[in-house]
Amino acid sequence: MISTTNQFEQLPAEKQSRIVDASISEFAEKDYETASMNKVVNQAGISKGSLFNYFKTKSSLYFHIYQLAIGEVKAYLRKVRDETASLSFDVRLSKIVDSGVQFITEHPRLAQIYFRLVYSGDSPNREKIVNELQSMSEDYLGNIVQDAMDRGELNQSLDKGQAVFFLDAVLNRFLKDYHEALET
Amino acid sequence: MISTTNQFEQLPAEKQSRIVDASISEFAEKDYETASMNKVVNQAGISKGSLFNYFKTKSSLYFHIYQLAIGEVKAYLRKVRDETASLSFDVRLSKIVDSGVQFITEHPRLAQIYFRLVYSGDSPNREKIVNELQSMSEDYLGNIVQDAMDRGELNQSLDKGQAVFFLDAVLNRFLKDYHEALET
DNA sequence: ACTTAAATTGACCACCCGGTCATTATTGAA
DNA sequence: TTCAATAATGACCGGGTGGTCAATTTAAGT
Repeated sequence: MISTTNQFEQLPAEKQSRIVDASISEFAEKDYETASMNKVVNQAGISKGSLFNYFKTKSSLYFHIYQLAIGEVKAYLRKVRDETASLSFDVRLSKIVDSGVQFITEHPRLAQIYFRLVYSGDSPNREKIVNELQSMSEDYLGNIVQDAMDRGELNQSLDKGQAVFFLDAVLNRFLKDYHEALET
Repeated sequence: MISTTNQFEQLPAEKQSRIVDASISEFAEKDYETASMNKVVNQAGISKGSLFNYFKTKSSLYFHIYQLAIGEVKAYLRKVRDETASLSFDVRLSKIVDSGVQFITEHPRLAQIYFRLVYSGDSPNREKIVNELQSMSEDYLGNIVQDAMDRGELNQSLDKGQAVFFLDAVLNRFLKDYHEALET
């Protein structure tokens, strides 16, 4: 039996969270290429060798942090979708916006990493990740729109794809502007 | 009399354009921090010392290129605005989209620099530049919408600011998606 | 042809990067 | 207490960065 357990996950929780926190700060502040493993180890208070034992490469550390950020975003989205399932389309939309604002306010660094990934250029596997996020977002908004059409709140002849595109564009732009205003 | 003429602008046109071309390629391919002055000089076929004579710093070279890109974008926008001044709101909008598509197709590297600047993080003076671009865009779309309201094509009670925000969000998203699809 | 001024060059600087690995410190079992 | 296994360390590596400047090439004036 070969144990696939990650060295990093065996670490005391406090040490883990110091490393995660330092990594989040660094990847939020600089984009992937510019982010520095040296700064991460200094801020986390561990040695460089240790960090490279826990994560073989910079990109694998980034992957870990990215998964964490996306997981958190997904949790917020799932929550608001389920909690508003019985409400009207308009109210659902506004609750989704509220939830986005709340996420950005509570996790500005994760939001930064998310926006950097989506809108900027150089993270590893960016294309794959962005496609995944895009189809996730289309699914999500598509379901909300479909629900409203099924309930007769939206015209049956509505072009769903187009509606989702518009919603997605406006929503993302609004949240991005909000996030940028926060950082100033 | 002190001459304020730039050394760079005194250069033979062919040499200038080699440098500009190499710089555009580099700043399109990598973001500001990651772009390399060494690569620029190699691709342009000049020495490092020369480039730093023409532009004292990396950021001043970037500023020159950025101005060039923005100038080109503005020219396209002005042209389509003036040429469609007498047409209906719908047609104007679609011509603006066409013009955007055309610009991206004809100048993909400049478009890349533009999107990188607007959506990504680390160019010098980014905040100032982005604010400037934003208010320029608001002005531009604001005028188009106002024209349509004056002519009675759009409801007088329309919230102009909101309309412009929506238009801007959808337009930019569409063009960004188009540009990204082109690069693949 | 000679001299002087201006333009061009590339070796060099200090600094930073991601990643490695021999050495040291820590742990736990006997 | 001893010893083996494991974890942590940081000096070190090759390579890249923006920027500088003494030395050289080129151009111009007489």
